[in-house]
Amino acid sequence: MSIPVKPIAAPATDTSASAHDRVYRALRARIMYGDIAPGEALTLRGIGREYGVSMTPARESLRRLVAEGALSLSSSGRVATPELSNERIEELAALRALIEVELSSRALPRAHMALIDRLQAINMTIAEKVSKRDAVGYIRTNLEFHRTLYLRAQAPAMLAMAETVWLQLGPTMRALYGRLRRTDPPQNHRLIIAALKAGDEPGLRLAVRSDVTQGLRLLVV
Amino acid sequence: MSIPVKPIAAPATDTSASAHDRVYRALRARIMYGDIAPGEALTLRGIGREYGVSMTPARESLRRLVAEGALSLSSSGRVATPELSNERIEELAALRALIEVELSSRALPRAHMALIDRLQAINMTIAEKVSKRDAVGYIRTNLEFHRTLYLRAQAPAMLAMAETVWLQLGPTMRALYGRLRRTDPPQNHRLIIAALKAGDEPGLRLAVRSDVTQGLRLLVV
DNA sequence: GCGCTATGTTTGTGATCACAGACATGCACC
DNA sequence: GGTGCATGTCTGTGATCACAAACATAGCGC
Repeated sequence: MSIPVKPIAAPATDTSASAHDRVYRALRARIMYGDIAPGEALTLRGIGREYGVSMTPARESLRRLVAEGALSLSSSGRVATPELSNERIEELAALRALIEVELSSRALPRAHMALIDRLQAINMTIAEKVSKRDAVGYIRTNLEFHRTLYLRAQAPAMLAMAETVWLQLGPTMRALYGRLRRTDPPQNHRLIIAALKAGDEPGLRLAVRSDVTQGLRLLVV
Repeated sequence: MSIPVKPIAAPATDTSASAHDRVYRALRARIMYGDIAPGEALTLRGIGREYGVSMTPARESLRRLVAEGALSLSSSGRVATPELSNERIEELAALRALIEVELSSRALPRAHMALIDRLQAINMTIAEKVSKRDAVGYIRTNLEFHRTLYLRAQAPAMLAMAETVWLQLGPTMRALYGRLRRTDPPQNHRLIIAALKAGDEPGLRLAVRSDVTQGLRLLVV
């Protein structure tokens, strides 16, 4: 009998081969974590070349990202990561507040000590990324903090909605980081953890709302 | 052999030819307005044949709808309109409440008499659809009522989010209509209009929340 | 020098094809 | 008559090709 060998090792991010899915996930991560600047253009053949696939999977992944609002499709089909207007940013921040406050509220009754420990560990990683001036790492770890909390809410549709908003804000968040000069210890995160420990729902809602809203406020000129 | 090309659906809905966009819009409308039953399967070649295009645009439109949560992609790629669990329905109803209450609240200061007249006219159409037992027409007109109000909020990202939720609930809404036996005059819609007239924000928020939540409650067994 | 055009390149779009997996049907064999 | 295997069809996936529009550039004429 032959052992089923998976030959590809290096680029295999997942066992799920499905070329377009691989490309989609890679691009999605890059966009959400601010690895691509706002206004940057993407071409089908360029993506295909970069990930070693043909135009078909590249096109599907780009179109999927456009559908989720992560990329904006200019006239004549050119796709690029969007440059958000101030009104748009305000809207997206309001959506983050609405959805994430609800998610945190639903997570509160299920938040045990293990979760809080995990959140504190993530918080230390955030502080480390900040001190290293690692923008992409900071954004990714910050979102990981939120995702870890919201996963406890057992509300996949809401979490997906929140992640869609993150995705739309991704390229803009990087620009935010540029203005965020000072080493910003995650003060609101500490408030969130304290509220979780105390089982204080109004405090939790307020802390999450502040955390979500405050950062984006810097971006609106 | 010659394949008879039959122009089934609305010919030339828009000047934007773009085959995949035509297919996408047509399918999206059918799904959102409950024209497709939950669990119904769609095939690439079937869609292509139906709209007179090849597999490529059909695939792109299906994939876009999957990305928006309108269709669920089973293992091995088969796509079908999803059968929602009760938890999922509750989540989506909560999302509707969150987003649409905010949208109505933002629309309130901009709601002039012309808008209210328009909403009342739509309301009469709804009553007519109900009396005719026209499920698809009822759902479409009901959503038109909400969309007309929310357009005034000047918040395109939020409105898009709300429409995505509608899309996900589309196939299920039709099932809802089956259980909604009685001729249901849009009582909550009247409350919404009254609150708009009075400039009563708390009342408006409550009325919208009730309208959005109430219908879906019937669906959760 | 300046403006316009012609052309060559790059882009997205859509059709077609080859392929592999899933699924069902049916036939042969026990 | 029942079980198992084979086959044939139907499915999505991905690559390739032909085509048209958009864009940039170089060249020409004035």
